[in-house]
Amino acid sequence: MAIAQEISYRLERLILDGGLAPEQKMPSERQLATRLGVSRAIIREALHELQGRGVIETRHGKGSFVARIVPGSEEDGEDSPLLQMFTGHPRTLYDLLEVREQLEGQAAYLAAQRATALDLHRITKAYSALEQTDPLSNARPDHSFHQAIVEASHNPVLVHVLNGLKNLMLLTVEASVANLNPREEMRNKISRQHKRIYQAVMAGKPEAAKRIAMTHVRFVSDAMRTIEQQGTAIIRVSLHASATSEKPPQRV
Amino acid sequence: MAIAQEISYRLERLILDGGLAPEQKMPSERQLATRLGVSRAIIREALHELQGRGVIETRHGKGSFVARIVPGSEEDGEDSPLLQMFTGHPRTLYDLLEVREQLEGQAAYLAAQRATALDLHRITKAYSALEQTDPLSNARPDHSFHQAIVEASHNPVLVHVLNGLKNLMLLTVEASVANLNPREEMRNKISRQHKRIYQAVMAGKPEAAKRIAMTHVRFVSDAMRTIEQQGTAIIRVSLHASATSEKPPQRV
DNA sequence: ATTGCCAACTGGTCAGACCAGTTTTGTAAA
DNA sequence: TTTACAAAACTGGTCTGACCAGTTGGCAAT
Repeated sequence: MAIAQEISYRLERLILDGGLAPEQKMPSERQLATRLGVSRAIIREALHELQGRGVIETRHGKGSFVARIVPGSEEDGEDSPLLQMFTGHPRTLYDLLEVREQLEGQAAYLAAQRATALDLHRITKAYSALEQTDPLSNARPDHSFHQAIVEASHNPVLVHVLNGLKNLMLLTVEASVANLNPREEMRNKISRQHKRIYQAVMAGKPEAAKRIAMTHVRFVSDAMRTIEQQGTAIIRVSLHASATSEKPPQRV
Repeated sequence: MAIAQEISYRLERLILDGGLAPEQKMPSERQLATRLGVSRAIIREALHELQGRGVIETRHGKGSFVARIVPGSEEDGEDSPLLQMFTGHPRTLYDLLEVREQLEGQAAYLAAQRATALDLHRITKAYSALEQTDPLSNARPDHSFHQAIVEASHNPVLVHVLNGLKNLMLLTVEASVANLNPREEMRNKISRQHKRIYQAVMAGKPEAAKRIAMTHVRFVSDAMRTIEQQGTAIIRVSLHASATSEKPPQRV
């Protein structure tokens, strides 16, 4: 195979496998040329190939950067039907949590197994940010923490899927934060779960990480359900008041 | 804009506007450089960009040619970056299977729990269609069967997510069917797994359905891996021959 | 007419130079 | 000491001309 293709392939693989994360700056062309033992022209041809595929973006005088995956998906554009469904049918919240339970469990498992030093650093950063934020308005940090773990899974499909659900997830996180965190017992429990997830991932314990992450999501889901049934929901961030959310068909 | 981008843009427009037809040979790099008044290096960078986008193909000693599959068709749209990644990096296959294992497990669980009479009827129909189809070309029925179960989960988020991965899934199913089904033991095992999933869902046994579904996907994944390592893959439906697919970062 | 080789294409790679933005930094001025 | 600004030291962008490596076609020797 042509060297240029070989290089572009290797670089892409490097990105996929997590050597380089989205938004991250790539080595300069001259560095790459030296390190990979080829001419700069080749490096440039390889980079243009990746550019054509939307894998990287290049800025004159600054460098090349890994593009955030799934560039086209443009915000709410994609899941807007789901978003609508969500605001119309509170049940969608639990539907999402059902899915999240699986995916986040898997993400935590893989992260504990595959996280690089850089990943661990990012996760740590996200975690401490989460801890230091006002518990009543830390939806964003909360989401960032989970996202950092997902990215550390080094599974592009997983990243893609959860990214597609991002807006929806943010809504549910907001809902749970707004409703759960004001209650001290809830807040403490959730905080402890975050801590244990963090520790398991850092310690490289896949099974534990998965179990705890799933328990966490399940706990949030159950807690929300309980609150809703009690009619004591505090804030409904797009979570309709409609007390009795419909249930899916249930056969006995 | 950079000249290279400019050139690649102009060339692509030329192709799209019909100046160059599919299969047609493009002018040589040296000709383009002269005619467009830029250096050959620039031409090469522009061509690599088009190559990355799949607009042209280049053959050493022969020239560059307009790719057949090009324009307008807009095709499957959403997951095409992932699709590209998949065709280029076999590892993505396993990434997808990792995700599928979780999602299909959950789908089977919910289906067993929530399926209505109509759902059961649909699943039964899909299942018998799968059984009666030639095992060597039943990728479509196979996928339909799984999809019927997903829809019976009555979880719109789950349906949405798996629908977004539809094209990718079809590819993996094709790959597994093509590679696994010709082997009798494999074929029988898979067939038995399908049967047990079917029975568990019909019998309304969520835990069993989930367990079997997950086992099923895991089995396919492991079998594919084995075959790949043995280098005995038969058909590679976009599955690169490259024997040893790279592994994600692994710590320990 | 057939064979075989060479010349003239094609793309692939390299080296080194210089231009053009961006960031860092060190020094001179306040 | 602090601030301002210009030079240096990055970064990517372009050019040149050379040489290597497949492909093809024609011409010469058989």
